[in-house]
Amino acid sequence: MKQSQLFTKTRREPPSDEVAKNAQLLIRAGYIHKEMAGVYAYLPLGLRVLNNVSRIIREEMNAIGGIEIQMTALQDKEKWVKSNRWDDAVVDVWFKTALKNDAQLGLGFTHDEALIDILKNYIASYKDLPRYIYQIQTKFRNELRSKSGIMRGREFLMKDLYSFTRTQQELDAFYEKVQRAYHNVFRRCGIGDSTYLTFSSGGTFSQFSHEFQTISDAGEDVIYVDQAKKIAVNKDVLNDEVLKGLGLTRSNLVEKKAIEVGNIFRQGTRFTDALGVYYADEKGERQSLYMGGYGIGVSRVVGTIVEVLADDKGLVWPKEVAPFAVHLIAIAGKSGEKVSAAADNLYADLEKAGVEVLYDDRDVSAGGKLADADLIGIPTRIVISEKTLEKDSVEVKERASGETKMVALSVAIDHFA
RNA sequence: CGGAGAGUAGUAUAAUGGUAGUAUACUUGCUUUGGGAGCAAGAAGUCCGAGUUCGAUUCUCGGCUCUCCGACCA
Repeated sequence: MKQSQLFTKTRREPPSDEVAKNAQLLIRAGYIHKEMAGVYAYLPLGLRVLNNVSRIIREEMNAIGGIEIQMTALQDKEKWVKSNRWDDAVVDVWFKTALKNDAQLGLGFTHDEALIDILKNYIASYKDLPRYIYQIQTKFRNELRSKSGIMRGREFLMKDLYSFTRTQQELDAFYEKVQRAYHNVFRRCGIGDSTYLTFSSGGTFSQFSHEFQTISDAGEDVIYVDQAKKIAVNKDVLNDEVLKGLGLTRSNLVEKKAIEVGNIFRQGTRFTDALGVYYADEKGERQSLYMGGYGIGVSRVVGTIVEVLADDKGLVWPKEVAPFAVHLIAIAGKSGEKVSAAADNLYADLEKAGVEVLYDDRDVSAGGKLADADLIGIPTRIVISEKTLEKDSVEVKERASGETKMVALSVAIDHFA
């Protein structure tokens, strides 16, 4: 894509109404637009990143047997009354609205009840189990105070997976599988090294649930990390009994601030029983259905990647989530036409070879282009200029490491394709 | 929800009870091209409502919005 056709622009100054590093950089680099507090639009570059994170999640969910659907944002009050989650005193993050006939509706903050209601029609027998169903969808939460840029929004993209199994044992086995899949997701998103499986409160469902917490000062949670064992305990549940149960000792734990990028928990039969969904076993007897819920905040992952990897020059994207693989920059100089002709050719060849390339074809000074490239954070930068053409080469620089090398024009395509 | 602060061109800021300034971005022209280039010209602004006043962007009140601290985060 030609950069002159991106309608967004970079900015030199961070906006005055953002403090969070993720929002400041994403706005300065033209990835997102703040619509209102906690509500952000994704512009061309931002959408490509968001879609890449979604794609990684899809691949990992499909690999463990997940089946994708898409539910609705509008939610029928009745189902939530049945599970006792309609009342504002119970769930205070609802956005509520109504039909013209005054029937009450909510905007989904999660979709457990909605999915169970769908499944009433499709799960009747042990032959219909197990089922692992997920979606990637916008969630709405009426936070009293949204903060931290795109990391705690009122409208945000989330992947929610739900498992339905016959027994607690089957639930436990799938729960383990999801843990491994989640580790894959975060590794591929470039935050694997700083993301820890974290023991957390199970609420009303079970003794523990697990969170995936990424170490960052931008985080709102406090966790205690055992770095050797690669696990952590949320401050909320830290006590001697818990530590003993997990085989951890206090002296090995380090206190860290962290961002909750995912969580997994076993709901058991609470919601399925409440909404009256059962299955018939081999003897035809009615049995309770075991449920698990597994979330990843997709947009929050994007924010977390920024918080963890960005440097003082701007964004730094790992290869799998970057909006483009290559940023091609032409620096015109005195022999401007010759340089831009060579750059045009290289751009066309890269596109033909299937390389995702952003071509800075703008009439902007060299310094401006280079600074913008750093800010936008595409993993590999190719500069083509009078200087490089003298050697029939291009300069290739890795954004993350700063490593630079010259690559001959004649082999440049093979190098990147 | 409790507390605190702030709303001025697209963005970031200054000033003012009486013609609102600067930078940047934008438009045009010329020059320039390896780390946010230069000159010239141009276009562009006081959140909304009420009150006080001859006159309000400025003062007062209300609203809306934004930010921060706390609480909240099923």
